[in-house]
Amino acid sequence: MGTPTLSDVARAAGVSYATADRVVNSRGNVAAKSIEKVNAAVAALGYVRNVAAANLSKRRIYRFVFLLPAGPNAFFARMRAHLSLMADHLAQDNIRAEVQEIAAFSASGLEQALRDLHGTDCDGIAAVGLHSRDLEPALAALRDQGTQIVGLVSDLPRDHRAAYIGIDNVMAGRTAARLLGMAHGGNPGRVQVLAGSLDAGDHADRFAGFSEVIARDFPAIEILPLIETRDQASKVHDAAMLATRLAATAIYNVGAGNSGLIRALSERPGDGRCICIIHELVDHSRRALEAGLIDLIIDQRPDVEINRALTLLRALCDGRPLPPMPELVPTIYVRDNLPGQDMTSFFEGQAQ
Amino acid sequence: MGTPTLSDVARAAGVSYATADRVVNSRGNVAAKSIEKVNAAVAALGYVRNVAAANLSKRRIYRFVFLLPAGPNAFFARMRAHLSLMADHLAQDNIRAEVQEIAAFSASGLEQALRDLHGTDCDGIAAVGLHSRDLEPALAALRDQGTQIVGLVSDLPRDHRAAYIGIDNVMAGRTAARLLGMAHGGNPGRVQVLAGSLDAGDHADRFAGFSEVIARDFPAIEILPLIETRDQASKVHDAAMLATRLAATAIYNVGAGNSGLIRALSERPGDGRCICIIHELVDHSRRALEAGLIDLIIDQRPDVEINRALTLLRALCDGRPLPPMPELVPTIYVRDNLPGQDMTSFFEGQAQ
DNA sequence: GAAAAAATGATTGACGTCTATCATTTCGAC
DNA sequence: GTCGAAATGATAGACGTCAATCATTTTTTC
Repeated sequence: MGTPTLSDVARAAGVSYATADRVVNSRGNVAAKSIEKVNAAVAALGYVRNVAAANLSKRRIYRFVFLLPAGPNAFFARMRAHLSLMADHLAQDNIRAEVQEIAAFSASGLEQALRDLHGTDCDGIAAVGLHSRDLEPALAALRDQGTQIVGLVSDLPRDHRAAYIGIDNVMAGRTAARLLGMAHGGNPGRVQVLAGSLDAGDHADRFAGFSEVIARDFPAIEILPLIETRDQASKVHDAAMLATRLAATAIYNVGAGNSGLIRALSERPGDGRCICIIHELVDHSRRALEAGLIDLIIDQRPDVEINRALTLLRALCDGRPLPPMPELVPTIYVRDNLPGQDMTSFFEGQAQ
Repeated sequence: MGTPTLSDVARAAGVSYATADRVVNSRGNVAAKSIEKVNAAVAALGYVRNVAAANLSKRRIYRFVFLLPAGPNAFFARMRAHLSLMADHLAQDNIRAEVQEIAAFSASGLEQALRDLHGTDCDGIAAVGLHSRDLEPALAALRDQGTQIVGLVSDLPRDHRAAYIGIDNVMAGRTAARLLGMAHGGNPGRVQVLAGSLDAGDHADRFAGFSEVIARDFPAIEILPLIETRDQASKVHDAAMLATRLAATAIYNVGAGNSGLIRALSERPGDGRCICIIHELVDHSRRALEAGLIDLIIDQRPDVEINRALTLLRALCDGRPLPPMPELVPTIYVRDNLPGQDMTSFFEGQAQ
C-alpha cells in the first residue's frame, strides 16, 4: 500500500474516521485521550494530508494579494508585468493573485490596506514592507484570522510575518563596493554615492555595506559626502553633474531616479572615465548599460521574487514545511549578460 | 459556476460524458464529427483538465530520473545534495526523483542509460547532455513512449529534447572578460586562460565569448596561448605557475580542477597582484574567494537549475503550457555576497 | 435489408478529503 | 441511578477525473 490515508490513521488509532477527522482538522469536541491516540497514529504512519484531494473536495481557491507601491517605478512595473504573465498559469492551480497599490513609503497607507483585508477571504499577502511598529496590530489581526503574510523586497516587522523575500541590502552594498574597488585596478579614486533617503531601510543598508568595504579594503578610494536625491531624476542629475565637477572616478546610486543620472552621463564631456554602478534593471538602465554609459547594474530579479512569494504563500497556506529555497543573490549585470528582452530565448528552446 | 468540468463540455457539445472523455483522452473509437464537436466545446468553454483530480483518480506518481556525471565533481555533488534535500517535499507532490550516474563525457554511457530507461515507467529525464548524434535514436524512442526529456547544464541534440536548463556559456565567458577587463582599470595586461578541453562544448563557448570581448573592448590586454588541463588539478597547478612566471596580470579558468589553481596561488610570492576568475562555487573555491586568493566566481546555481528541471518536467508531463520562467543568469560571487553555508539565513526568517 | 462493425450513451466505483447528519455511547454532576 | 452534556461512530454525498462495463444506436458492407 502506498501513502497512508486518514482511514488508515483512524484504523491504527482505533477510532472512527470521523474522530480522526475531527482531530486532524481540529474541529473540537474530542477527548484529550483520542487526540493523543490519533496524533500517535499520524506520527507512526507518517501520515500527511493529501492537499490536492482536500482542495478538490473543498473547491478551494487561494486568493493572494500583493501590496505594491503605486507610481511609475519601473521596478514594480516589472513585478506587475510578471504577475499578469503568470495569471493563466496560476489559475490552473486555483490561485488568484491580485495587486493592490499603496502610496509609496506610507505606513498609514499600508496599514489601511491591511485593515481592509481583514475579514475578507484573502489567504495570503505579500507586502512591500516598512518597519513601522504601527503596522503590528493590523498584521496580528490578519495572522489571527489565518492569513499568511510575507515581506517582499523590503521587510515587515520580523515577528509579524512568516518570511521575508528579498535580497540582503547590506550585502548588495558590499558587492557594489567590491566591484567598484576592483574596477579601479589599484589606482586611487573618489566615489560619489547617491541615495533617495537614508531613512529608507534598504538605502541605508546598501550605503552601510558599501562604506564598510571601501573603508576596509580600498583605503585609496575616498567617499565623497553622500547626496540625498529623494529618488527624483532631476536631483539625481544635478548630483551627477556635481560629481563630475569634483572629478569623481566613480558614482554609485543606491536608490532610484537613474534616468537623471543617465542624462547627466550622456551630457558630460567624453573623456573622463567614470565607473558607474546602479540598481535595478529596467528599460532605460538597460539601454544605458548597453551604451556603455554605466558599467554595472545590481538587480533584484523581481520575477524570481514573485515566483518565490507565490510558492511560499502556497506552502504556508497548506501548512506544509517550507520547500528548500536557494538563497536570493543580487544579480550583477554587465553589458554582456543581459537577458533576452522577453524570454524569447527561453521559449525558443522548447520542442513542438 | 466556476471553472468548467468535462461534464459541462459534454453537455455543450451535445454528447455524453463518455464520448467527451474518449475525445480528450484520445481513447479512439470516436467519429471525426464528435471529435470536432468536443474540441469546439473545449475551446468555447475554455476547459482545462483538472490535473489534481486526474492524478487523484489515477493514483499517479511521477518518476523523474536525473542523469548526472559520476565522479568527485563538487558541482554535481551540490546538485545531488539539493535533490536529496527536496526529496520529502517532492514526495508530497507525488514525485520521486532519482539520480543515476553516468561516466563523465561518455556518449556511449549516456546512450546506454537512456536505452535502459526505455520501457520503464519513467515519466521524465533530466540529463547532463552531450551533442553526440549517436544519442538521437535512444532519445527518439523515449519520446515516442511519452517520456519527457530536458537537457541540464549541457544540452542534448536540440530536436530531441523538450527544453534546455542551463546558462548560456558564451555569455558567461563574455561576462568574465568584461569583469576581468574592468579590473585592469585601464591598465594594460596579459591574461592566461585555462580550459579542461576545447572539445567540451561549454569550455569552448566560454573561451569564445571571453576572447571576443577582450579583443573588442580591451585591446590593451593580451591573451596568452590557452592551456588545456583536462580539468586535472595538477595540470591546472602547473599552468598557473607558468602564468606567474610569464607575469600574467590575470588568470581565467573556464574549466574545473580549481584546487590546483588555488594551491598555486597560495604558494606564489605575495607581491604580484593577479586577477583571478573561475567557475562554480564549491567548498574550496569558496574558501579561496574568502581568503582573497581569487577575485570572482561565476556560478551556475545548481539548486536553482534542479528546481527548474523539476517544475519543467512536471509541466511537460501534465501537458500544460510551460510556466513563465525568468531567464537563468550566471551568478557572480565576490567575497562579499556569498550565501550562508546552509540556508540558515533563509530558514531563520520564518515564523513559528 | 440483414449482418457485422463502429460509435455512442448510461452508469458505476474508485481516488482521498471535507462536511454534514443522526444515532449511539460514555461521562460527569447531582 | 438519572439526566443532560460531551464524545464517538456510522454513513453519505460531494469535488472532477479515470477506467471499465454493457446496452443501445448508428454506420458500413455486400
